[in-house]
Amino acid sequence: MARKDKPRRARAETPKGFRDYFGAEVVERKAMLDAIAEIYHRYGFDALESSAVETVEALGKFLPDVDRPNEGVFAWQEDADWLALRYDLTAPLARVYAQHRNELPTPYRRYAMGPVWRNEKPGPGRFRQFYQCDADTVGTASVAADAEICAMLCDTLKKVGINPGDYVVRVNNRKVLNGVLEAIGLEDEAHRAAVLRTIDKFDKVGETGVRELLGEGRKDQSGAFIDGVGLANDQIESVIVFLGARAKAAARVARGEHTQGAGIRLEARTSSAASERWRSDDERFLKMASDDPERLLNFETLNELRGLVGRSEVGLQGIDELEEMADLLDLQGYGPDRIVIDPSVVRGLGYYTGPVFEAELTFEIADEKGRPQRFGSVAGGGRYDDLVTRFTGQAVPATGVSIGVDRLLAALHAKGRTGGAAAGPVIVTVMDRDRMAEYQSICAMLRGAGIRAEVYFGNPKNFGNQLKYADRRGSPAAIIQGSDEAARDVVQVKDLVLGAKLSQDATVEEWKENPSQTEVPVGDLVTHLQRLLK
RNA sequence: GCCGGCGUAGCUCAGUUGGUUAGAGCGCCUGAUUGUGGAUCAGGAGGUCCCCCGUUCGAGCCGGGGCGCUGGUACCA
Repeated sequence: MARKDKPRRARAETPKGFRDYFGAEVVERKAMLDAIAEIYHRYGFDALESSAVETVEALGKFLPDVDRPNEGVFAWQEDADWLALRYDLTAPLARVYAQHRNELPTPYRRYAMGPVWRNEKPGPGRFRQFYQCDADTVGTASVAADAEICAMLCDTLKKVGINPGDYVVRVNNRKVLNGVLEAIGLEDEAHRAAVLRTIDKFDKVGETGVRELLGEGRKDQSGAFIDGVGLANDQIESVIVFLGARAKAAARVARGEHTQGAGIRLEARTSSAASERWRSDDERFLKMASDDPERLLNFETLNELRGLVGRSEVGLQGIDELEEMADLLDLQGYGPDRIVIDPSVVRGLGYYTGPVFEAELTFEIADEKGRPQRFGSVAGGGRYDDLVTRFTGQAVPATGVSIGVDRLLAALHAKGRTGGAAAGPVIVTVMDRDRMAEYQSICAMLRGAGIRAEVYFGNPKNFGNQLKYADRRGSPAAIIQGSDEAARDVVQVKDLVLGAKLSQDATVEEWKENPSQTEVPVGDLVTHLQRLLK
């Protein structure tokens, strides 16, 4: 057969889950990374750039398995070691801190940005390589550090063009979740993990969905059956009530009710430090209740939750921590319009040990087909007190945040807040091939004046193609100099933006008369263009 | 992994009850136009109809298997 004679050509395509970034996209992302870094830096965090490759052992969890060494990560074997591309920036930080802890200050505050890689099935908006921008504080257990990270996240979102009202930072605490699991008497690790995963889906599947998933299971919209956790009915009800705590508090606040005096349940608290602070603040709360009851929402939610974790020591501790965070943030002006205590926040099953949070965009976003799109969280983080311990054997508390830069960019794009057509360079056209040096000189003159410019390097035979090229590049102007103009030491400056506008309602003949073209002495070219480019 | 949808030109797709040389639009190239972007006109390049097996005189179309893509879901440090 003939086809056998034809060698198979190489396929020009990016591997699944990867993508190429062109001109404006690269510039935009860099601008966003710079903006984020500026805020991180201003908050006192130091830059850190660690290697993209780590040993699998340092990344943790994924021990080389003969059968599936690549599960989740891009890994390969080098001599006795398994190496892998980093899958986030937190695990490398733990390694760096453990390795250099004698030279680093404590607490160590660092920010990092760069691509991370995950060897997973890609989906819409999910790639196998993407950018993260992290800030972490290592070496302090203070809840103030967690609160600061949340405040900084708010400031950062504002900096990149997302204002209060366009997002919420939903905050929870793993200790509270553990407290609830304890309260419903769930000991089995696998079951506990499954319940947490289900709680995490509350937003997506709603109350009935969670009920089904905690019980017998449910059919999703594609018809696939998802196994349930198999909890008893009273256990399920407890979880549902837990998840509904915020809504219940909100309803109460809306009715103008509130728990009389925030200190009313002080006796139930376990953390003496928190109790002290709160007792002295009682008056402030009573004032808040009369002035601006909405501000009580987070605290009312916590009061609801307090009853639900019951006798669980760890649960009460988590609520105290949340209350302290909410209070710190509220006092700094980060109120419940942005900071939302939400019991359904879980953040995966990984290394988090205390406060967890994620930033979610609240504005509507439509995809190319106009369907409303779920964007999920654009940033998240929390406290991970055990991550460094793997290396040092000593407890090193740490907390931090990670911003998903690509997702954030995509959201801003879909929202139309970024991604305008990028301006192209001024194109110096080639009329006479043997005067190339002069065209280059004109170009050099423009570049010297800070104007982005280039000489046309395509085939100059057809002059129309040169303008077509300039058009495609989005050039603001084309410079034309034939022998006529050269003899008189002038150039033609063609205003391509104006020309394009005129072409829309002019006839071909009118348009071709070139009202957008002006003759300029070579000596005045820079000034003329500078005025034109404004 | 599980459930569904879809695989025909670079892209978006059409393709009749199975019938000769597989089409359109867009894009690309050449020319009308050796000093001017759009539009128009003329011409051109570009195809293993995802792969294999089967049914048939004959398969892009029917049957079986495989692969790929895609949407949802599961997992996600």
